[in-house]
Amino acid sequence: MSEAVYKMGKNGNISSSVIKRLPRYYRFLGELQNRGVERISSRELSERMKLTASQIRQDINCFGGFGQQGYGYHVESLHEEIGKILGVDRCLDTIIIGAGNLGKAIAMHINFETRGCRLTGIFDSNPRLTGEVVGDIAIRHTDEIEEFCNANHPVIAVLCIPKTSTQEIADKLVQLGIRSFWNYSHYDLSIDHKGIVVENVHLGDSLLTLTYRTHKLSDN
Amino acid sequence: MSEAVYKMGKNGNISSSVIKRLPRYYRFLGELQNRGVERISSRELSERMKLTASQIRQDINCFGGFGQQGYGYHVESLHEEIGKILGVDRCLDTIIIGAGNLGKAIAMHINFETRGCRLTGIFDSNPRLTGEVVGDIAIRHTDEIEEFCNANHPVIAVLCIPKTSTQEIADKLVQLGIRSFWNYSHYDLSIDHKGIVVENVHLGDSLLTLTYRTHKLSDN
DNA sequence: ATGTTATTGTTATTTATTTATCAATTGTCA
DNA sequence: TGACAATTGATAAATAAATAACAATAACAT
Repeated sequence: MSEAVYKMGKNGNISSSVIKRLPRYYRFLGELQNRGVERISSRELSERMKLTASQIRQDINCFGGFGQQGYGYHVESLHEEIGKILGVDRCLDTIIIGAGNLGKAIAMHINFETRGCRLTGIFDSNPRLTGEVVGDIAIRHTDEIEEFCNANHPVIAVLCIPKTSTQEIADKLVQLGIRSFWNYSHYDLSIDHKGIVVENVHLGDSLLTLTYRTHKLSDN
Repeated sequence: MSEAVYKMGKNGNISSSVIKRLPRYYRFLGELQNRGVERISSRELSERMKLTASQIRQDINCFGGFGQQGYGYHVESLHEEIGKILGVDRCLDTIIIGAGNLGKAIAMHINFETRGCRLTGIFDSNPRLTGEVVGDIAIRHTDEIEEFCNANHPVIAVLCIPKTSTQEIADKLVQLGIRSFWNYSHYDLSIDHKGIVVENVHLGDSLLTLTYRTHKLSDN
C-alpha cells in the first residue's frame, strides 16, 4: 500500500471532445518538429493553436504526464506519444469503395500511411474503370470485393458511393469483416452490429455552416 | 407596454453546437419531404436521427416556435424555415482554387446550388489544366484570379492547394474581396482581418479519429 | 361540445466541458 | 550550491450543453 503507484496511461474513458483535438495537436507538433523546435510550453503552443494553455495541459494529462515542470514539453517525444495514442504506429488495411472523382481524390490526397492505415484496394461497379491505376493501386470491380476481403482481411472501408446503395453495401462489408467505415456518401450510416465504428463525413454540411456564418456576418 | 409582444426570430447568439446540427436536420427533413411525409413529432425525428427529442425541440426553438402542440412539425415548412436560417435561399458566388484531384472532386461532388452557393470559377497554377472543363466550368489560370474577382466579385473561396502557399493566397484573396474560406489544404488557416470566415476541413484528422476508435474497440 | 391524448415550448436540472488557480517541481543562472 | 523563474499537473470554479420535467395547447374522437 505504501509502494509508489505508477501513473499509468489512464486511457479509460476519454471524452470525444478531447479525442477530436488530438489529431490537431499531432499535426502542430509534427510541424514544430520539422522546424527543429525541441521544446515548447503549453502557453506558447496555446498561442500558436489559439487554445488556452489550460486546455492543452488538461488534454495531454488525460493520457499521462508527458511534460516537465519548469521546462515544458519535449516536442519530439510528445509528438510520438500522441501518435501512439492515435495508433499511427500500427497498421489498419483499408479499401475504398467507389472510384469516382471523390474516391480517386481521397486515394491520391490522403496519406493513409502516416495515419496508421494502408490502402490495399479500390473498387468500383463501373467495368470501364477496372484496371485503371490510381496512385499505385489498380481499380477492381466490386464483384471482387468478397474474394479480396477473404484473402486480405481489410479492416476499414472508405465509402464513396451513392447514398442509395450505402446501407446495403456497408451491411455486406460487415459480413466480410470490415470493422470501420469512413463514409462520404450523402447518407448517415449506422450499423446496429456493436463493435463497428462509423465516421460519417458530410462535406455538404460543412459548406452549409460556412454559408450560414457568411450571411450572419453580413446581416448583423 | 401591455401590447402583445411578437416572438421574433430570436437569432441573437446561437451556440455553434446548435449551428453544427442544423445541416443535418435540414438533410433529414428534406429526405422526409421527398418521401411524402407531411408531419413529424420531435420524438419520431429523434428516433430516426438518434438524438433526444428534447434536444431537437430546444434546437428548433432557438429560431422560433415552428411546431404545433399536440401535432408536431410540418415537415415541408420546417425544412423551408431551416433552409432560410442557413441561407440556402440566397446565393454566394464561389470559386475553387486548385484543380487537382481534390479540387475537381469537390467541383463535381458538392451540390453548391442547394447550399446557397454558386460555383463560378476554378483556377489552377498549372497551365496544362487551363481550359479543361470540370462540370460546366472551364479551368482558368491563377494569373486570372485578380481580373476575375474584380469583374465577378465572388464571396467564397474553396482552397484545394498545397499548405505552403495557402496563407499567402488567402491573404491575397481577402484583398480581392473574398470573405469566406472553405479550406482543404493541410494547414490551419487563420485570418486576422475581422469579418472573414474560415472553415478548415481536415480530412486527415477525421481519418485519424477513426483510426483511434478502431484500435480502441479492439484493445478494450 | 367536451374530454382525452399527444406534443410542443419553456424552465429546471444534470452532466460535460472549459477555464482559472495554485502548490509542487524542475531548470537556470549567479 | 542556493535562490529564482518557469511551468507542469491537479484540483476547483465557472461556463456551456444536454436532458428531463411539465404546464399550456391543439388535434382528434366521441
